[in-house]
Amino acid sequence: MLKISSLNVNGIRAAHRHGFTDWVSQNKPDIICLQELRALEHQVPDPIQNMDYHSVYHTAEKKGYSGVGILSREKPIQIQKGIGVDWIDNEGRILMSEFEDLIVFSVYAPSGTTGDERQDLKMEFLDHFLPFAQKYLSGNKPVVFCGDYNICHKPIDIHNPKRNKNTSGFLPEEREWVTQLLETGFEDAYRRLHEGEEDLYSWWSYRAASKERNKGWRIDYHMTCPTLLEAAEEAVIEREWDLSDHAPVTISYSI
Amino acid sequence: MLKISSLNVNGIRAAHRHGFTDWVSQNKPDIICLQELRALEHQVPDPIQNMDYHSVYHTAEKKGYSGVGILSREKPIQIQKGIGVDWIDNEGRILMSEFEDLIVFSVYAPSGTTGDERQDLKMEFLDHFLPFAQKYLSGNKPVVFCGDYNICHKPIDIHNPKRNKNTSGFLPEEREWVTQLLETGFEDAYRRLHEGEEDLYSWWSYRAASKERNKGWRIDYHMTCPTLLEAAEEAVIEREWDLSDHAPVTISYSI
DNA sequence: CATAGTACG
DNA sequence: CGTATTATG
Repeated sequence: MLKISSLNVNGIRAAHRHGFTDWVSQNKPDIICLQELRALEHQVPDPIQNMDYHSVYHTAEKKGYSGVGILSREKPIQIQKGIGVDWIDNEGRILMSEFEDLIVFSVYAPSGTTGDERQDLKMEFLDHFLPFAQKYLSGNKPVVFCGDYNICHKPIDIHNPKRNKNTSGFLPEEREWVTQLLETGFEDAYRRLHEGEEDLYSWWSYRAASKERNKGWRIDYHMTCPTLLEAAEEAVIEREWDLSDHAPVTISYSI
Repeated sequence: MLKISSLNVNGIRAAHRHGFTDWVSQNKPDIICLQELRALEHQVPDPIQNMDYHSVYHTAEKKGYSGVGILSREKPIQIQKGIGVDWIDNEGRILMSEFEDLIVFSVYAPSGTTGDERQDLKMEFLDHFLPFAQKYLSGNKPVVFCGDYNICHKPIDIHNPKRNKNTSGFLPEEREWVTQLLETGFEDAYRRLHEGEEDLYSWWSYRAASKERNKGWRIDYHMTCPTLLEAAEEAVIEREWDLSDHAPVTISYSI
């Protein structure tokens, strides 16, 4: 059994203050994909660095901004930072760890909520990401792209689909992109294990007590190859932990 | 009996969180001279604005920076913001409230701790301040210049005079300036009521638990005319309140 | 609302 | 150490 968690920490230092190491020691995931570290590698709190995990980070050039990481009990046999597109790689958004019989990515798609310019870059990111990810589907190792895609796919994935139909994160072209990703062969593993179930979200605004009222969005995914979907046995969103504005999305795979 | 308090609040909003209105209602000063408001007038918390005091503020152009105020039970018959020197007035450092038989100033001298440039401006401020204040000594109303002068006068006023003899706030030329102010006729009323008493400070660094170890500086003064010194009956530094890194300096005058 | 950054003290 | 700012989400 291999347990993989994905979590946008909204600042690894803040998540540490909120009990990140407690969560790790109580849940013992084999692999943890982190997004939005908002720290340089040397700023990651020591107690996290001293956990019994191998850690790989791909941080942004800009201090306190973006950045992804992968923690794993096993040491990766290979890692890859970025995808060869300068502005994306400078923002620390895509990181791979390859293991003996599994490839894991931590992905942090840009937010488009701050304006048109960033929304355009978000779409550009998605356009780069799709063919990049596709290549790994035809490889001979199971692959999963875990992360914060900053997109809700379907109305069921957002608490107020009507009000948000023109909001970045639920725009038709963004939702269509997720559909394309699935049509190329990826699987939204969490949804596939919870078909039709409502009120399942992975992010809640800090404002207006959104989390306690469960007014959230499901924007964090395990996008798996078909093989891994078959191996997926249990998928949970760990809403009971308040480590950041996101909840960990954890799936156990029988490999 | 007229009770006048002087307090550097290090942010009126922060002081409010730390119990400013409790302090006011328990002590009921007639006049409160405030320094380092670090807020525009409309940002002063409502509970402070709604106290039974008249308030006058002279804020800095730069947001979140400097600024002085005077709260008084009586309504001032006249007020004066600044002293006619642009850079000083833009920084919100000197404010007057005139009453029937008293003139009160709230003064916030620049800090010189951030470097030579600001230290030079501090000395320039002091050079402007001295003749400005002097004029009021020859007037026919009692006058007091309350505030944070950012200078310790004598070794007795600082916990470690030797180590700080080259530190801004205890430099020979700054201490000499205070001596001159006193020689022109002003009185350091708090000291005059506590001659020779040691370990009396009004400011403690937030660092290194300075306050609980009483490693402080006395840099907040009531600089009074001789008439007011004679009227001064009780002078206290209210160290038991933790409203900011300074303690209120409160003197009761029998006028 | 919250986490970063930086300026200032 | 602590209170502000501003950028970002």
